[in-house]
Amino acid sequence: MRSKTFENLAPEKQERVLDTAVEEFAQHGFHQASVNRMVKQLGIAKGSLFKYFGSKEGLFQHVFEHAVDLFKGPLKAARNAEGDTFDRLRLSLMAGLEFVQQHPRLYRIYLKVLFQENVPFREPFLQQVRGYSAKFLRPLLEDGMRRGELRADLDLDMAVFLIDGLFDRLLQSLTVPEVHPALHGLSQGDARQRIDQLMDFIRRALAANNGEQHA
Amino acid sequence: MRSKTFENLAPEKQERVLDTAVEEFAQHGFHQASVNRMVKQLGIAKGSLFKYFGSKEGLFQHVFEHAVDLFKGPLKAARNAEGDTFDRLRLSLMAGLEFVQQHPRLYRIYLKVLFQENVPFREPFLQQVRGYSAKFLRPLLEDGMRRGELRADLDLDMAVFLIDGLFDRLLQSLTVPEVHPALHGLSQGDARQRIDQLMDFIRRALAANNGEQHA
DNA sequence: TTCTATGGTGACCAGGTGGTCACTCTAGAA
DNA sequence: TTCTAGAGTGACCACCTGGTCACCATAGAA
Repeated sequence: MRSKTFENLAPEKQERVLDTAVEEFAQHGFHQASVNRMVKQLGIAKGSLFKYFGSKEGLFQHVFEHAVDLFKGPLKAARNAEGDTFDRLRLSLMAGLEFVQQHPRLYRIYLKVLFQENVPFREPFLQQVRGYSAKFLRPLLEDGMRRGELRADLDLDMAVFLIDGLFDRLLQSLTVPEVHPALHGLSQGDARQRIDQLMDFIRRALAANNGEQHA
Repeated sequence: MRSKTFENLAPEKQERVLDTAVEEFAQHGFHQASVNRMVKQLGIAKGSLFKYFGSKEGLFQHVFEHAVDLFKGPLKAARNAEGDTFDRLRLSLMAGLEFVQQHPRLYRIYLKVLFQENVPFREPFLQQVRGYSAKFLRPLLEDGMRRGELRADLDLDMAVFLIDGLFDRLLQSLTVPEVHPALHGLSQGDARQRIDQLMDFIRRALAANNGEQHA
């Protein structure tokens, strides 16, 4: 529980606390993160942090709510975009790219939570983040089928799996060097080129007319 | 360092120790795994375990070497397979599926290591496992291009990324419920159907003739 | 019957953990 | 000039961690 005390703090102090917590959780995950280390880094007493958030879990929850808030923004912009299905898919991937580039630490926290059991708030946290494919990707693809831009025999579950998986994997590769070393640390321009190549794959796999309308 | 003492033990005891360690590391990852818990589960004294492996790291290394050994087997079988490029890709995915179904805990350890920094032996461990795409996938695709089964304008890096990513993601979905809930806990038959659908996607995206030779 | 080599033991250690709480300090109200 | 509300403090707590080591048990050699 975030107490009133924390909200009364000067905004810049709130930010400093949040920033330090994000850094610590991104580096070490929930269990290995150390409250002592954070407090030392911040130069405040341990008691203060516990007055603010009640517990380590409370602090983590605050970080998590902050992350979900930041994540909602780019998503809305992509949802209302114009263009055909593939243009809109591309835009949503670009939105993901931008989020990961601006908040790499939050994305790293997400990945750690995903593959680590016993993390508090894991289920609700993942459910909210994954609302992405449920509330956004799927309707977009359904719409694409209605418009005849996608193959009529497409299995929707698998199409969602394909796109969601490839998008996530691309962002992972850009964030975690070991996932796919060749794709790590690309420049802005190179990253865009990779996105174009990826969209070309997806078009060939899903489009109604073998994806050759762009020749 | 695994000491001579451990190798002198009765094989069934060695197996029991290994099995317990695999379970603990799969559930909790390296840092959260507890030597005390393992020792309690095994019903032996803590000192014994340290006589065998010297340290928690030593025990982890033993588990890791065991995992790499098991992983090498199915890979060799897939490498020498007959058929066209897509048949061989399919076989290698089937090999991966079989490995994950027989050793889900080892795959969970791999995923935890991949997304957790500060784990001992992380780099050499991942390097060995990822030799998969370097030494197997890439030559297979190069061969496919020489044979003219793949589009001539294909970017090899991206093709490797695509296949590696989709294969890994499918196995992840089958292992970790939260990755893609719709694909978790499938029966043997359903899993094969998903593999066929996935291969269809890949064929459409990569094949020289728009992947329609199977009509 | 000694001696020795080897597996097995668990109380003990230093150090880190999340969490507590009686206390101080200070700005502003009365 | 008092009084008070609330931010800030850090020594302290119980607990858990990986790791140690003096000691014990026993099988087989001498």
